[in-house]
Amino acid sequence: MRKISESTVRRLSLYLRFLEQFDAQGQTTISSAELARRGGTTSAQVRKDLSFFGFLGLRRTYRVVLVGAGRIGSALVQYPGFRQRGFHVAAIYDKDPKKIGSRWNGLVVRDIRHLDADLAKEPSDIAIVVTPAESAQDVVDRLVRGGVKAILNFAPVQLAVPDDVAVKSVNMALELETLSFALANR
Amino acid sequence: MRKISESTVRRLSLYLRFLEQFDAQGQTTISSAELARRGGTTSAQVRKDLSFFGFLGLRRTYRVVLVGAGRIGSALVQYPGFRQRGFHVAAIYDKDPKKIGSRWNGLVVRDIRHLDADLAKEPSDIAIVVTPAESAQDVVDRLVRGGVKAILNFAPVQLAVPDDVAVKSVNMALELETLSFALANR
DNA sequence: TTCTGTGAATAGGTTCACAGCT
DNA sequence: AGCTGTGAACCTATTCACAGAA
Repeated sequence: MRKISESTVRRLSLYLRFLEQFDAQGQTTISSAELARRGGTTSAQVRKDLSFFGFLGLRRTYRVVLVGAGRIGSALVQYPGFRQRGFHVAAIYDKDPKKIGSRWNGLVVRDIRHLDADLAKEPSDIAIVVTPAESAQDVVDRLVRGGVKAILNFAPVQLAVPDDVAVKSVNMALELETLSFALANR
Repeated sequence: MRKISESTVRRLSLYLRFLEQFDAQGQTTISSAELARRGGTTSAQVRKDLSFFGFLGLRRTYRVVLVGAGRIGSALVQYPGFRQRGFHVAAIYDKDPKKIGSRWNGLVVRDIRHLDADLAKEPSDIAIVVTPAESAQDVVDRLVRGGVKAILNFAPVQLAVPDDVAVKSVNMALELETLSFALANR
């Protein structure tokens, strides 16, 4: 299949959201120029992006497991955007005995020791890793062995995974640093 | 000055962190190949990146104001990475009377109504916006009027700002969607 | 006429490859 | 020898511009 760049996929996701909004308002057509305005890009870009559009693989629901019941994890679980976009947090794991067994948004936090067995029983496509840096690689190794194919990583480390596993790292401090660079050089 | 791409800035920030780690271990030299290994890139890329290096404008501290005392905001304030990298959260604002006055990591949540006056008294370079989508643009307009030059935005909207203000939007659902695309197309 | 789809041109980022330094 | 710095080549993404459709 035709290769689509990540930036294109991002924008397509955005367009899709806008289309849903317009649709909800009963609007049945929309110009590339209007989509461009909403998405902060150009109409040529929108048309080009759309020309790549084969299948986005969106519109299904994904089981997501969350490892690390800390603050960021908490924010993520409660974030309504996930649900709306078809991401269903199916389980939460932690290794802290104080957290294990507590209830989070209807889910009971499970002992990380059960991770491998749980994945064997109920596979997940996607995992979100919100552990401290030290434990992230170990957790990721286990997730990969358990069949997880896509990982959203919040731990500030470079993760090693096989080629057929997709990893996306989010690092708040890095985001701020690129911003502060913009600040210093204007 | 020479233009540096955002991806280069990101990587430079990463290298800097690695250098600090090596330095802390008493190591005084490091090869581009080793930096590349740690950063998940190539030695040629490292050397090229470093060749752009004039001044990153890092190594100073920035005052950061946070608007929106919700879950993500909470996670961010507590995140030690910020402090370590020189980002000092100086004030938190919210408009919910239930949150105003509560103490967060040593800071009292202030009424958003004070934002303009506070910025006039104590300017900030950077703001983090963690409000609901509806109020984000309004908040951003006020921040811009107050002199903020860089905004890290977590609200899922496209923000309009003048050219001399840098905005970086982080959208968790979008991250997951790009991941799920990788999942669907392999 | 306005809007779309798309090849061609341009700009930008990454990799190569090699001369020079330690 | 091994490592660095950098121009040149390459590859990818964005923008242009225009023919054709609505």
